[in-house]
This record gives sequence, structure tokens and C-alpha cells, in this order.
Amino acid sequence: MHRWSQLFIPTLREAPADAEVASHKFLVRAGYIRQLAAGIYSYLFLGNRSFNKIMAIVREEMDKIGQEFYLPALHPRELWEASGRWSLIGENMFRLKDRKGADLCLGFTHEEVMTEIARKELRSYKQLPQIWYQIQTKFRDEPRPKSGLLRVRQFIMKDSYSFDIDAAGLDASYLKHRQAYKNIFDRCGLKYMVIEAHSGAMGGSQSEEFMVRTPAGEDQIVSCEKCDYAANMEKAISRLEPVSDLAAEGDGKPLLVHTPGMKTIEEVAKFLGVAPNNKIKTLAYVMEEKDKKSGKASTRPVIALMRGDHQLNETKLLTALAGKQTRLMQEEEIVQLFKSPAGFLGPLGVEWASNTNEADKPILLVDSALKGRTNLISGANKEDYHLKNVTPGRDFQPSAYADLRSVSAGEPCPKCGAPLRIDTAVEIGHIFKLGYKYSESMGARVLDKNGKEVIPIMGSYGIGIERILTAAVEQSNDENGFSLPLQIAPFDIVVTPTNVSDEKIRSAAENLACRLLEKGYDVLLDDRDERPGVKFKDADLVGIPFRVNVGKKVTDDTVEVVRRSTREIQDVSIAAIIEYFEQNLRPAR
RNA sequence: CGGGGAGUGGCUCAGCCUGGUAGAGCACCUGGUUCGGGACCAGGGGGUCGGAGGUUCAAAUCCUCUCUCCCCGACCA
Repeated sequence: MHRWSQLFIPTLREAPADAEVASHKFLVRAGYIRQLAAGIYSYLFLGNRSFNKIMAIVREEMDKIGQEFYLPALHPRELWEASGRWSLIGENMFRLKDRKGADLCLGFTHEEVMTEIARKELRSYKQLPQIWYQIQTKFRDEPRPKSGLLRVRQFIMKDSYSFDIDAAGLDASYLKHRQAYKNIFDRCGLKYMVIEAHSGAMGGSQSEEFMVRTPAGEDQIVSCEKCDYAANMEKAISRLEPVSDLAAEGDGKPLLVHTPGMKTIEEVAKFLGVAPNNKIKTLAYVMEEKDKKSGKASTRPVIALMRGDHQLNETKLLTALAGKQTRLMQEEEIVQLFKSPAGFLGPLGVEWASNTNEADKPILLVDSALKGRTNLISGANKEDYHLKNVTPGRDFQPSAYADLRSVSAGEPCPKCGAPLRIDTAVEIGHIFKLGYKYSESMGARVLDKNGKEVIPIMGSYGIGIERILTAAVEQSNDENGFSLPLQIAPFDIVVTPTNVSDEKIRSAAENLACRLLEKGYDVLLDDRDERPGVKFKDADLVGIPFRVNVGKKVTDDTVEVVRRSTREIQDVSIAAIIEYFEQNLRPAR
């Protein structure tokens, strides 16, 4: 029997001054966690119990599709050099040296270790498919840990990796995970969304994220108010409302107009009496490339054209450039390329690469929203001048058209046309088809049916354990604390005798708690010699879903059952209490 | 890394401007009265004022350096 009086549950009346988001404040106040350093937390009794319940659910569902491993947290440098990520990851990786001076790192993730095992051990297609998972600590030296457990430097992650002989196999492994994840998050009692995700510049064909809406989140997600369309900002698209082109002026060819001092889209549009969507926005970036052989760094201009009222999404730009990093162009570089100061830039008068692979010439990427438009206004590459009658494809040739635009709230859903909404959310899980990235670079090979050597195809799938608890708290808090879903709460029921010095009350509570315990419920008996108000406040704070108040009504053989989530109070006779929970609690577990 | 804020008892904070050797509330310990939504009375314990250096007869307070934490931004396989 867990007796509150003997336990360490350090609840606080006030939140620590440095806590900002609800889950951080309440998890500290409720005695679940304590901070040790920036982004590093100790999990105390209640927190640990909750995490154990979450991990038990994850294990049960993962065991249906895969096998659990336990892997090292310390990795040798060589392992990470094999995949190329020792230098790629940079400062986000915790690195250390052993006594001999050899370089090690703390496990940032486990693709490398898993692939190393696969490389050494997998020989034949007959051994495939494999799904291996682990629930372990990851270390990331985040530049800015924040929001309590939401962004930390040490955290528990369930990650799994699938190895298949071909793409069809990967599809199957991916779908197995998708289903397992739904089972897990459903059982954890979370309201979540599955959204299309940007799969990263490093290959990967399909990717979805499991997101929980909360203002505490760091990600922006786009979803449809009517249908099931949902995607993250880097991936989201929308239908465009039709816009009207301007009529051609003069002979219809690009026409120079004087626009003194008009630099912004708004200024020019207003000055010329046109809508911003008739304007071309010209954004200048620089792509920095390294020659693979010589190692020499070189730069190459990348110009992105957007509709005047649209925003460029830099991740989409990155995708359009096959993962090559860009930075904004400096003023001197702009003048060098365009012979004009910023504010009057446009696509005419510069010789562009005919496609994105053609070297040496600047790349001109044009957002798809400009495709088919005519008689637009662009900068003239001449101070204080713009051009009218600019028509893409006629007056200039893009290197490529691409989707570069960030979706805005209210735009029509690409599937059904209903308005899209944008919310902040927390990512609790991510599944994606990795492809051959690690198996190829690290040299994993198996023989297929024909005795031919093939590279196994991989998938990678993660769940943030702490984020499940955090998201649950974010979803269910009120002014008194939070209310955890039954499945992940540290206890099912707290039994609260209102006065332990009243022998009748004390023994009735004791008795009742024992009976519930025997039935297999997780029961916490609040046997502290405290006033009722203190106990009620604490019980509300720590989020246990059910509370049984044992008070004066014991003389009538009656107790009260209080549901934390709804505040609903019900009198139940002591004789019927087991029956009550068998009906109201058991089915939810 | 850029910008902003904060380090004073376990927690929340006052004191700092204008130097004189540390306070409040909560928490904790003892005794008593209480006992259905964070009780009351009496007594008590606990702080090298983040650290180092400097100025001064004297530094929580002024100056310099440094460490840590939080927030915004950048970043985020």
C-alpha cells in the first residue's frame, strides 16, 4: 500500500519563477520533476511512475511488431564518421574523450548503432524484414533548452528501425508503425493529429508526424477545418483563390515606370494602384557549395520569385535545391549581380541557368503561384524604377518552378476547399521512410533470392516519452493543477480520509484502500495528518483521475467519488465501491 | 551566437538607487487549539546575499571579471 505520509511527493504552493508553460509549472509544483541544469531534469516518484506507465504501453504495442534492444549511450567516433554525421551534426552532439584520448559521443540517436548491427549480422533476404526498437536516453546539446520537458538536452525516446529487402517491404513496416503509434497514443489518452511532414533534405520518401495541439508547442501545423488534410508548414500546400491579371499596357512588352523611393511591395502596389498579388517579390539568396574533390567552397546566387503577397518558406527552398543550404544575400552581392540596390530587383536582364543543375550561372526559382500569370510588376534592376507587363516564360526563363510558398490561415484546403487553420503543436512521434541513407553509407548488404547483393531499405520511427506526459498535462490543466488520462496517471485512485484522528474514518479509508488494491487498482492512501483542504488541493494538483473522500458520511456507510477531470462528485455506498470502479474505471484502462 | 531579464533561507520575493554587517510570507521543528477546499496561537531552527577580485574604516548594496538560470530571436537528425 502506498501511503502518502511515507512518500516523497514534494508539492509546491507556488510555481518556480523560471517556469513559463503550464506543463512545466504543474509538473514541478506537483512534485513530478525537478530541474538539475538547463534542459536536464530529475524524475521523482510520481513522474517516474507516470513515465513507467507510458513506457509499458509503448512496449506492449511495439512488441506486437518488433523486438526490443538495449543499446549503448556511449558511441565511438568511428561509428559516426562511417555515416558522415560526426562532422555534420556539429555542436548539438555531446562529445568527450576517454583516458586514451579517443573521441566518443553521447548517443544523439541510434541509426548508426542499429545499422552497424545490421551491417555485421544481416546476410540474407531470409532474415528480413526486421524491426528493432529501444527505449533509451538520448543526448542533444540544444542551443536553447526550454519549456520544461518540452525541449531538453537529455530525454527518453522510443526509437525503432526497420530493415526490408525492398520498397514494398518498407511500406509494410511503415504501416505497421503507423498503426502501432495510433494504438499507443490512443491508449495514452491523447488528442493528436497525424500530419504530412517534410522528410528532411537527406532523402526519405514519406514521413508523418504525430502532433498534439497546444500553445506551448514549437511547430506550426496546417489543418483543414472540414476534412482530414493536415501537414506541417514545411510541407503544407493550399489551393489558391483566383486572382486577376492586369491588362497589358502599351505594346504589351515590359515597360519601365518611375517609382521614386518605392521599395516595398506595399509602397509600389499602392503607388501604381494595383494589388500586391500583381507584383513579383524578388528574394536573393546565396547557396554555398563545397566541391567534393577539392573541398573548395564556392557560392552561387539563388533568386526566388514569389507573388507579392506570399511568404517564402526557407525549408521549401532547401527542398527545391536538393538540400543545399542557403543564406540571404548581402547588399554588396546584390549590387554585383543585379547592378541595382535591393528594393528594385527583378528577373529581367540577368542570364539565368536553364535548370538547377547547370553550373556557373545564377539559379532562378519561381514559385508555382506565378506560373501562367501575365503582366506582373517587378523591379527593373534600376534604382527608383519598376517594370510593368512582366510575364514569366515570355520575358524571362526560370531555371525551375517550385513550391516555395508558406500557407496562410484561411486559404482553401487543397483537398476540399474549406478554410485551413494554423496551430502551434508539439511533436510526440515521427515515422519516416529513411531509404538507403545509412544502410548504404555504412555498407549493409544482404543477398536476395537470386544471390545478388542488395542494400536493405530502412525506416526510422521515434516517440518522445516525456512529451507524451507533457502533452497530456498541456491538454488537461486548470487553475488547480492537471488531470492525467487514467492510463498514464501515476495512480488510478487516491483515497482521502478527511480526518485521520477520527478512528472510524481512518479505518474505513484504510479498509477501502486495501479492497481496491486487492482488485488490482493503483491506490494511493492519503493518510497524512493534514486538514482536508490541504489534501484536496494536493490531490487536484497531482492529477490522479479519481479521488475517494472518506469523511463524516462513513456513519451512513457512504463515501464520495470525485472525478478530477470533470469535478463531478458522486456519493457511493462503501459496499458498492468496488462495483463502482469496475464499471467506471476498469473499462478505461 | 545576438537581444532582454534574474541570481538574497527549501519556495515566492523585499532590501540595492542614497554603503553601516539581512527581512517578510509560505514551508520546516516543538507544544497547544483545530479538522470538508492550502487553519490559528506561542516558541524555535535555518542564509559565506551565485563566485572571484577591487574601492572603502565598513559592501547584499558601488566598480571589474566570471558562472548559472529564464525569455525573445537564430538554430533544431
